[in-house]
Amino acid sequence: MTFVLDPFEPAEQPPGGSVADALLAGLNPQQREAVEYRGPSLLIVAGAGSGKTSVLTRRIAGLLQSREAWPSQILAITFTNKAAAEMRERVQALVGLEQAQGMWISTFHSACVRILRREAEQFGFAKSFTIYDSADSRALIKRIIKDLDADTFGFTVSQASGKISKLKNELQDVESYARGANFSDPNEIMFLEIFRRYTQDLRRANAFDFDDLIGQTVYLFRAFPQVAALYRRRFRHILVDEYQDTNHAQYALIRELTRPVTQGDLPLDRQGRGHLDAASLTVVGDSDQSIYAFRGADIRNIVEFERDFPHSKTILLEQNYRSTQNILDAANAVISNNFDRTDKKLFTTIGSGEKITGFTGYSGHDEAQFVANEIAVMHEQGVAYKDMAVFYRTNAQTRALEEIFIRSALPYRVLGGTKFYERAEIKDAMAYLISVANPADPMAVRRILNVPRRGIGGVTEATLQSYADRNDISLREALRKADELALGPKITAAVLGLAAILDEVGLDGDASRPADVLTTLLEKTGFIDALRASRDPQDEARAENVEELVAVTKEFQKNSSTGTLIDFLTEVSLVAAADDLDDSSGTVSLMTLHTAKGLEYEAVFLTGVEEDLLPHRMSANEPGGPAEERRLFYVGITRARRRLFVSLAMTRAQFGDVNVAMPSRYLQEIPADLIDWKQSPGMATSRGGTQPRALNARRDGSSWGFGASAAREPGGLPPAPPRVKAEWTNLVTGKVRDNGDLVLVAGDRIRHADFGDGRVTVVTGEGPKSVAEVQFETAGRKRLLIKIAPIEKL
DNA sequence: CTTGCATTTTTTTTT
DNA sequence: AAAATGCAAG
Repeated sequence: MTFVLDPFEPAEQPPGGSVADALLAGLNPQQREAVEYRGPSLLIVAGAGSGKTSVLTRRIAGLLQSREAWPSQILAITFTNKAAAEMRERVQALVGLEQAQGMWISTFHSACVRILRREAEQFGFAKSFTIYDSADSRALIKRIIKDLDADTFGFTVSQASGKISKLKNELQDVESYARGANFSDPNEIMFLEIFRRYTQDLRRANAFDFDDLIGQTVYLFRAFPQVAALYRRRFRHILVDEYQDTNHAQYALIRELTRPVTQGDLPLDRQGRGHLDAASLTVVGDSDQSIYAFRGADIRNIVEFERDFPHSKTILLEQNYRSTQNILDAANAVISNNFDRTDKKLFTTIGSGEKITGFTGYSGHDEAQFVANEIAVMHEQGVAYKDMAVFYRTNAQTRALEEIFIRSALPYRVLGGTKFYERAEIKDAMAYLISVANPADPMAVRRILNVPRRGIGGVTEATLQSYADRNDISLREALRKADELALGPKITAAVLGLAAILDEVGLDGDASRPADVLTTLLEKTGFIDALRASRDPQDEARAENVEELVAVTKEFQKNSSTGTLIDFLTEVSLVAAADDLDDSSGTVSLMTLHTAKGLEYEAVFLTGVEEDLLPHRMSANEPGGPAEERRLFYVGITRARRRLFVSLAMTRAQFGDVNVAMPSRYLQEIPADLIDWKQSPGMATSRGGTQPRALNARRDGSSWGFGASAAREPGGLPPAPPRVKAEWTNLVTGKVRDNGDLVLVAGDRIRHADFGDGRVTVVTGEGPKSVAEVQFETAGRKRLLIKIAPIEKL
């Protein structure tokens, strides 16, 4: 985590040479120019799959090889740790391990933590600050709202935390917000108070939240010009990936780093000069892939780049090296519906490839079954599981997919989703580590107070807290003074015992190493033993999870011999589960559309392409919401190399009951001749014909081959079955199969188009949502939405 | 203070 | 359907 910061290096800048031919091999003219161009600022507009990572890595390699820059003068920013790791690897492959030492290739957040850790004492934070993730800050806000009785004003935690996050992304603090506040509005006064308390509590806890990491770094640079000058001297070449997803704070950070160093700033360089030109800035992005407006990303940053940086150069990369023309045509058609964008058309020389396969399932499970079937077929044909991925809009959609995948024995893994570090028992164990590393943090101490159970409940906690407040000491210190409070003898002993354990383990201070600390803590507190002794059957798994965490700390200690406890905590806070995706695993990947950005697969399934899901219901009111959802769909489409599947369901289970789902408006934006609609069993049979699903799935197996040549003419494909299209058109206009007011009661015999004859056992729900549970003679027990199921009463 | 049961709320996406 | 919250009994 330490690095050498030498402000005098620029004076030794070697004379620039030209970029070696080897680095340019295989690049098209635009890519080549993007690698070779030299100037103050460069915008690379990189369409999906246009080889931007190659360009970026070669550009860095070129700077190093031509000796225009030392490695330590390069700062490359990516959005995920995974992207950073990949970029580092590829640069290393180009210039060698040694030449790549000293570069900063990291996320905004990691880079800022490094800077803040180094400079923390400059502005009143201890070096040992910890980082609150979103769950932590929500917990804090929840506490504050409760404390202030703000919920009676109608404040919810998510409203308040959302608003605070938004303000921080705009570099607003309590003071600046208060200046513009409307003091006649009691709601606003209350919010201001929440914001004030939150800011104050974070500072007292010696903690930053995610947004602070960026915002406080900007503040640091602005308030301490000599600190800013240090980093401006160091970083002479700044490269930012996914620039369309930067928010205002991140933009401001880049601006601060790319200011010229002026005469008055210290330190001077070796010749005693103060002045130094602004660092060169390269940004790469694609406004069509901007999908993070909800967390403050401002698309204007990229749209107005040329205005912001007046002498900048713009290079467009439009040739796509990833997908077939059919997939690109679909993507182009969809995204062209977003007005207010500079037109950009991806093209390829790969050829048209297979058509997109469409599927409408009867239910989410039916859809999942289709996905599983198709994956099995492709796997038989030689496509590796790791080359296939299933995308969805919301994490909740994984449930049906997982159920079917398990039943079908398909190897899969879920990226993102409920992460290891979000599990309660892991958070508890981490809270122990935080309590040792950062004794000022009361949230962590509060969390472990009664884990494992020691009889310290809410009353005791409040007593300790108020004692801490009265004496202006931390909660952690108050624990040590438990004997000065009128607590019961048992409880006093428990509190003092905990304080003693924390104190003892914390003796090593900065030299503490995570595995040693954790094992000692777990042993002394009996944390794992308590889980093992519990009669809750889930606690066994929890104990194993904690063991797993111990293994992670040991691994960390092995890999980084100098790594301290604080380093470990930082890494855990900043590394998301999606970052450790390991492509060698041989499993199908399941992930949200957001997680999918930047990745690519041979075959991609876009599931749940329905109204209220994509676009999501919540986005409907947001200005620019539907356009952003369209970009999300676009991102999903463009992840596919050879095969793309889009699927939806006619009914979708949500909040525990079943709702009718409509096809997404975006489906109509894909030219009809690009999609080969397969029928869902339910739909096919709703017109009378009965086709076993297995037969259906392989019906036109002729068109399944991978790498199938571009020679397959569109006319040679089986015509899209008109029946299906008619059905689909019906769906678009809002009609689904409708049994009218068909009423069923327990005991009725029915015939289902797929499942055959059966007897109704139970009917639940009212009106159009009533559901019949049916025991079929051959197909087993099923739950059917009476209004639209392909059934008739016998 | 803990446990067990009933009631309510939740689901957008993430560094 | 699952998780979080609230409440009463022990």
